[in-house]
Amino acid sequence: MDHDTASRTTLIRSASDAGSRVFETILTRSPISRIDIARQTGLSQAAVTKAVAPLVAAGLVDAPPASHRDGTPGRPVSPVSIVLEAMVMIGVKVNVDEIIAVATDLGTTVLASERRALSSDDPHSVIESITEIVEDLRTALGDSASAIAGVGVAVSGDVDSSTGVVRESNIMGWADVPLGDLLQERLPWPVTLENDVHALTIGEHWFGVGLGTASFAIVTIGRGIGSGLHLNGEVVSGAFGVAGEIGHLPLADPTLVCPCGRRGCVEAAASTGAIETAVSTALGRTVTIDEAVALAHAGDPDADGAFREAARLIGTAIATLVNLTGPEVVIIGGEGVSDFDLFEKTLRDAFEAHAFGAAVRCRILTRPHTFEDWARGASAAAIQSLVR
Amino acid sequence: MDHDTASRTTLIRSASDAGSRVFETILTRSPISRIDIARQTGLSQAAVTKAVAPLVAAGLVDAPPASHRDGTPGRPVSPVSIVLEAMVMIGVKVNVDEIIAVATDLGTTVLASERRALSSDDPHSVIESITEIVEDLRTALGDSASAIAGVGVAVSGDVDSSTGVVRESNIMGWADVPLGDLLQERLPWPVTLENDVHALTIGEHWFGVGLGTASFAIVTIGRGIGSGLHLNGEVVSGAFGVAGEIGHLPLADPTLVCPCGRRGCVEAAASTGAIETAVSTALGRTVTIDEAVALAHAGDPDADGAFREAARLIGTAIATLVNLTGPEVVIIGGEGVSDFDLFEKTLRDAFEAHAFGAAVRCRILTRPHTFEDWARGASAAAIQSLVR
DNA sequence: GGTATTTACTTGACAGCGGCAATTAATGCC
DNA sequence: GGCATTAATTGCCGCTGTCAAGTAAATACC
Repeated sequence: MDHDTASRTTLIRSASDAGSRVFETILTRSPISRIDIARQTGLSQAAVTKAVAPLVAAGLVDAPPASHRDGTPGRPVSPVSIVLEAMVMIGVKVNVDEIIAVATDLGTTVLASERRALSSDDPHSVIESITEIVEDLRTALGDSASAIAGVGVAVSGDVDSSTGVVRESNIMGWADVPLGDLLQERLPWPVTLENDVHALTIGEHWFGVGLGTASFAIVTIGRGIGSGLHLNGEVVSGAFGVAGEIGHLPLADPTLVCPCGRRGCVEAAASTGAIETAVSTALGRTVTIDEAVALAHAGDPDADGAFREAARLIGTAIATLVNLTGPEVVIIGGEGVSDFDLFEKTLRDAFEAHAFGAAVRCRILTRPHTFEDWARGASAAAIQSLVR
Repeated sequence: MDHDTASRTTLIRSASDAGSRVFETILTRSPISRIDIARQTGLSQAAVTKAVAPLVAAGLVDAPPASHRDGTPGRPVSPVSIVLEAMVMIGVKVNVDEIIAVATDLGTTVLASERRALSSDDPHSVIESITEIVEDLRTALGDSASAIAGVGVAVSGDVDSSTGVVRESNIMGWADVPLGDLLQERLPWPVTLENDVHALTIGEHWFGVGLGTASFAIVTIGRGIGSGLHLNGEVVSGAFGVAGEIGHLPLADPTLVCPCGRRGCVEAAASTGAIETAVSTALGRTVTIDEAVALAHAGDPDADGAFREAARLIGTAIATLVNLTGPEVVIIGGEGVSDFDLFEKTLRDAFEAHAFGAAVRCRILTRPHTFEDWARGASAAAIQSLVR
């Protein structure tokens, strides 16, 4: 970090409660007038003016002279905006066999991106790879590398973001790995460790569809089926690190055994792997998910049936989630959503059949997520940990 | 309210953030030393001393001279306690055919209790009955009636506690009834309106088993099956007023039609009514729930099977709830729990079969609730609205 | 074209809150 | 009776955010 970036970081970190709320509002809502910030945060206009001043001085916020004249009487508003390029954040998504890393600005727009295969899932080897990929990004960024202000790392599993410990990750085969601390020793910027779905949730809450909602959920469909939950403005993490396990709700046929060992899990019938298996069994040959999609589009009854069943289960699972926690919006994301046309109708029907009362008013939106989007989520998590 | 009660109310209401947190801690944890209050709240000892002083002066808190000598060196702690009788709260639970009201102290210990049949579910008639039953309680209280500081009312359905409007209550047949305001016109004390399960949740959180937990759920079994959810220290209300509808999770046989019109709801197979129906059908005669309990205890296979199925469903539903939201504790309450021996084993087995990973560590406790306990919950809600 | 009106933002005085550090209080131990 | 130890209190002080008044920049009206 060069001098500017360091002083900006300390400014944000040492900000008062009101100060960080103001910064958060500008970050997620800019351009926004001071009076709107006051309304949003419940602070007085005076407090906003005072909180904005040091942010402008530090170059984090831009306060252009008023220009917008809309014919209404009164002094025109002069909205302030976040200076997107004031800081660069790095987001890293760790998969079993691959690492994806992005460098983003403060709006999580990707500035540079790198991928790197993982030869081993040993923590030290992963740390080595992360260090290297971050170095690659630094080179790719050139001059703006000096603006790097933090690194966010997203890992699937039970992650304690406050201590930076991966308590358990089945996919990686890890238990109680202090990944945050280990990485912090190797990197000169503050490291934030988060569960991958939580990170994606944070990203959507601050920079995506979830913006402005007090409560929303994000359901990811892919190799696994998971969900992240934001209620009352906070992430739900679960007392024992387990929450949002929508893929392991027992809604499917109880004779189906899930890879997790339990019976009747949604994931056992609706993950891409489960669809592959179902179609392969029906056709008597090995079918990949892409083939299954093609077959279903071509009208093959077995493939169509498998997708229908998956959609029905996911719709029912979402209804379950909504009946219990009542979010405003559910975002369906993840890699599996690219074939959402195969899902949509059945999914919505199943949801509506089981959503209770006013819960049907919950909006269900889709947003396909690439692996790069997961890394952007990690970057968003790093931004959030900087502000909070 | 006499002068003392009024001034105590204003003292609590006008307290600073730290002040009300200190009062809350004394209320729920007394007797407690000042130093422990500081640790609990994260405040400095000095701040605690300053916050406690006016509470003692107002007679809300008792600060007896230190007496406890335990052989350890150092000045002995002199714990402070809430003066339970400093205020009297009234809690009212509205059922379809009956109203139950209690007067409690600040620890929700019942001081007086009244019941009254409801002749009509018309809101005005209900308000009339509540006014009368409160008047009865006032008479029953005698001198301590002057300490009444608030009234809490618990109604089943979608209740907006911030505005005091019953947005929808199927059981009562109400929609958009401003019950809070209407009652406030008739009663000289602040009126708090809450959803009944939420009220019970608040009661357990402050004065019951949920004390000290950051997140917990309460599942009530009876005529209906519902649940209240506390996550990150706050009640989950649902964006559209729907949350905790565990009775309407689609986990049961899809051929079963629930009274709500949906298929496969837990409630359609596990509520007391559903058990009555199942046993009656199997035996070819009308059986009440009490008879069904007796039959099951006597070893009747049909009755036993009905309870087993109900227990299996409720256990699965709780696993669903826990997999999604990860509470520390689940309390099973409500009237139906008195026969919990018929449920327990099967319920726990079903829970453990479907709880994901560390979620099995979630404790499941039972607490039978009488109708009076629901009214106590309303009283707890009134206490909480006073403090917050 | 000036004056009034309207709305957005700024400034400075001020009060309250809560932390810090020193002080007082109450005990056990030698 | 000192000394160590822990609890509670007190005064000081800085920080925060509100209030109320003032300034800025536009339109509306005569």
